[in-house]
Amino acid sequence: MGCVHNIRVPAETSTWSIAELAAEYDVTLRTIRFYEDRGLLTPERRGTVRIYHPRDRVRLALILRGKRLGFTLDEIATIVDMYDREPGEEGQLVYLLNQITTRRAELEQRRRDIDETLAELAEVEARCQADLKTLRAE
Amino acid sequence: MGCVHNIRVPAETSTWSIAELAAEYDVTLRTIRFYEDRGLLTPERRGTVRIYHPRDRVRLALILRGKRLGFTLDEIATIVDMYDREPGEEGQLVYLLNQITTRRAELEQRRRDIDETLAELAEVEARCQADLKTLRAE
DNA sequence: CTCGTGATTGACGCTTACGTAAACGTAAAG
DNA sequence: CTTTACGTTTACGTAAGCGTCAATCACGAG
Repeated sequence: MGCVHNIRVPAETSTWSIAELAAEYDVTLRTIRFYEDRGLLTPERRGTVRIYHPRDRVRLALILRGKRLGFTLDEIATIVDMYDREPGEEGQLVYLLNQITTRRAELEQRRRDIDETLAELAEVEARCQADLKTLRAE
Repeated sequence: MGCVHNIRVPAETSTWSIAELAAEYDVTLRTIRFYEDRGLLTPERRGTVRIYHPRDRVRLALILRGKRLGFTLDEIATIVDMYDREPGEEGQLVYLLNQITTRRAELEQRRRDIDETLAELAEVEARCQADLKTLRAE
């Protein structure tokens, strides 16, 4: 540090090291490598070192979102792979459309679950605040 | 079977056996017993046999909804226990209100995740159908 | 050369959420 | 009595999703 000239800028083609990606998305290196093991990420290798491109970054974001939604990594794999597919043949397209229908149904069920839960939490909260008021009035 | 009289109706006070509950919610007996182990269900015991009351039934439904939302059983426990609490003292009420705030934030994040995913699925679907049209036009 | 930093590949461990027998009890039906 | 259905506990097994070493390599700075 302190040596500003001769910094090795990675050709400005926006790539990341595994540590940079880990820091950005707040996951461990282990996690990122695990996702690679499971075929969810396929970073470039420069020698033995992993180089992550924008595509990998996007996929990592998608994976983490999928996790927040409670999907398993296997399910996430099928979802994420839908995003950057080749045009494909008819059978493949039909399969994809079916997958989409399935996933959409799941997600809509989850949204209903969320809305119900939020409504009930609001009720509980109201009761809590009413009880608090009563307590403090005594 | 075939013997219709002398059926032992359970006093009509609406209770269920473990098998009935399992069938209704499409889970295994093992699962229900596991939830009891984790303190999520506390059925009555008639001798050694478990008897489930409406309260248990409601809690099971809440547990399963929590699972669909991707919460762990520990998290589900704190959520479900919020529903049937006693009025409680002030500290308890404040704790509960904080829990509610936390859970609400999580749920709202998940809803955003869902909406984003649904939007992207719609895009993928549109591309798929466009590709299909092209294929079939050739 | 040596050190520090950051990377790599195993490989074993751990928690969660059950599955899956094994071995047994009980009570009604045939 | 025997079978059948339904229940019980105990306990080991398993898949997912990483955590946590350990051993090793590569490289730039001092």
